[in-house]
Amino acid sequence: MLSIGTLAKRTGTKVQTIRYYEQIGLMPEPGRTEGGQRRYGEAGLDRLAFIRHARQLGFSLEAIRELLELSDSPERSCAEVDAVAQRQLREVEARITRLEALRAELRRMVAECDRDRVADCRVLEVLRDHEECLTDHGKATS
Amino acid sequence: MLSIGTLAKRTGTKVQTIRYYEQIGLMPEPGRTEGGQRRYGEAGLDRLAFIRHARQLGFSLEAIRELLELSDSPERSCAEVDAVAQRQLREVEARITRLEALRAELRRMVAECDRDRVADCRVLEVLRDHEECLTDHGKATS
DNA sequence: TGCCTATCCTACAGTCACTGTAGACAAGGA
DNA sequence: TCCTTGTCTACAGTGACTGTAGGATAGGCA
Repeated sequence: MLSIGTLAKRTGTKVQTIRYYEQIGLMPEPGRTEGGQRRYGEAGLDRLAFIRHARQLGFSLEAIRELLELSDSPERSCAEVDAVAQRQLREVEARITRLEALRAELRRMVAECDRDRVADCRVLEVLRDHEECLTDHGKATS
Repeated sequence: MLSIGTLAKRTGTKVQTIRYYEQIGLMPEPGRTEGGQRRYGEAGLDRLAFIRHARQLGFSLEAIRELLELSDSPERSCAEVDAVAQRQLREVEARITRLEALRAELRRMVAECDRDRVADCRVLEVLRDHEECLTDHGKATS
C-alpha cells in the first residue's frame, strides 16, 4: 500500500495536487489507515500517471476526465478517444503557429534596437506604435 | 475625452479589463465626469495600446509594468528594455520547443490508432504506459 | 423637458490548475 | 519514549482576466 507522498514522488506530482484531483473527482477516494491517511494501490498509481502524462501533453483536466471515462468503458468506439486527441493536436498546432509569429516579431524588435537611451529604444517604439493594433479595432468595429 | 467603452473598442479590450489594469496600477486613475464616469485622453489610449500589444506578444503584466517604468525614464539605458525583450524571446522559444515535442507525440499517438474498440486504443495505451513518466520520477528521486 | 436605452459604476464571485499556509495529528525508526 | 517526517483539513492566493447583480449616468430624440 502506497502513501500519498510515495505516489507523489513516483509520478512527479505534488501531494496537494493529488488531493486536488481527488477533490474534483479525477482520482477516486482511496482507502485510509486507522489514523485517516490515504493508502493507494497500483490502480491509483496508474491512474495518476495517466493524468500526469496527459497533462504533460497539454490536455485540460476536462479533456482528461473525458478520456478517463472513455477508457473506463472498453467496449465503446475508439473514435471518440481519437477525436479528443485530434482536437488536442489541433490546439497545439494553433499555439505553435501563434508563438512562431510572436517569436518573429520579438526577434525583429530585439535585432533593431541598437540605441543607448530608452528615449530612442526601438523595442519600446514597436510596442508603442503598432498601428494595426489601434486601427484594427478602432476602424473595424466603429 | 474618451469614455472607457470607447477605449475598450479602440484597443480591443474589455471594459472590465481596463478597470482591472487600473486596480493593479498598470493604468493611472483617469479623470471623472461629475457623475463619476472615467474620461481618458490620448495618453490613456496610448498606454492601453502599449499594454495590449505587449500582452499580445506574451509579456506578463509584471514584465509590462517593468517596461512601462523604463519608458517613463527616457534617459536610462536601453539595455534594460532589451533584456526584458530578450528574456521574453527566450521564453517564447522555449515554449515553442516544448510544444513541438508535444505535437510530435500527439501526431504519433493519433497516427498509430486504427483499432475500433476503446479496449485496444493506442491513444489510451500511450497515455497509460509512458514508462519514462513513472521511472523518471520513481527512480531518479528515490 | 422628459424619457429611454446604452453605457457606466462598484463590489464581489468564478475561472483554471494548481500552490502555499497554519495548526494539528499519525507513522515509523533509534 | 521521543523525534522527525509525513499527513490531515480547511482555506487563501496565484495570473489575468471574466461574469454578475443592482443600481446610477449620459446622450439622443420627440
